Amino acid sequence: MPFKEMARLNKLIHEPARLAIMSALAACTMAEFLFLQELTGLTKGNLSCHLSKLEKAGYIAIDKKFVRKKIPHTTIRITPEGKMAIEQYWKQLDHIREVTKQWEKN
Amino acid sequence: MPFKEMARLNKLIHEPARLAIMSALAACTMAEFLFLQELTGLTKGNLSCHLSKLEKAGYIAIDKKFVRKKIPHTTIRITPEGKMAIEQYWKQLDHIREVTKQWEKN
DNA sequence: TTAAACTAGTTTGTATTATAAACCAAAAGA
DNA sequence: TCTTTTGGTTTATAATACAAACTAGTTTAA
Repeated sequence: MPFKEMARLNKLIHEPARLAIMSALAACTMAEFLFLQELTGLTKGNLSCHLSKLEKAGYIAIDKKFVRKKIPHTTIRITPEGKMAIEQYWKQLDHIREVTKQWEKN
Repeated sequence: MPFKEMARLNKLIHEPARLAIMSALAACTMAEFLFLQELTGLTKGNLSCHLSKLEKAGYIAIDKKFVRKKIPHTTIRITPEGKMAIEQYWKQLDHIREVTKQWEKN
């Protein structure tokens, strides 16, 4: 029965904003804060919060530099664990959908 | 750019527990409360809350009967709007993933 | 026959969370 | 010099998921 599995998807990745962030990073490998904001359409505050959660989970690494020692410049890259996590997420979702289709046929 | 769209998925359906409920109902057309609970593995309270939200949105219809005028017996069925909503959801998700793949190739 | 336990749920409370508003330090512009 | 802009972070709020507690009735057991 696929529905229990569905009800217990990795919520850290499943949440739409973070799914967008992780998908973008899976494609880019790394991106700057403002670029990521543009890609996802999130507000800065919102993006910042979601990034913190993803970092805490070890899915991304955040690198803060200061251009000419002054202007903050934040680069985000996906970690191997993050890459695995999102690949696993899609795989699981596809699997669940496949099983659901089978289940429908009885 | 697919990521904005991803960050704005229909959250009412996207939420894992409700995605499970809607998927099960899409397959069954109708189901009893306890059967749905078994399928999804949710607690009664939790299931009850999610069902209320889905009903409020017009995605499901809840029918409460009393067996021999005594024992409550709740049947839930998916409405045409609900059916459309979940089909639309999967379609949109597939589309987003497809565009993401294209986007990766540049 | 009356208390205990079960059935089929609903309501209430709590803890988490997503989100935006307010904030900050530095730099650039007027 | 004062204001605005840049690149974010922190704080506050509003929504939400979730489970614990409850309800109203029924069956079982003593």
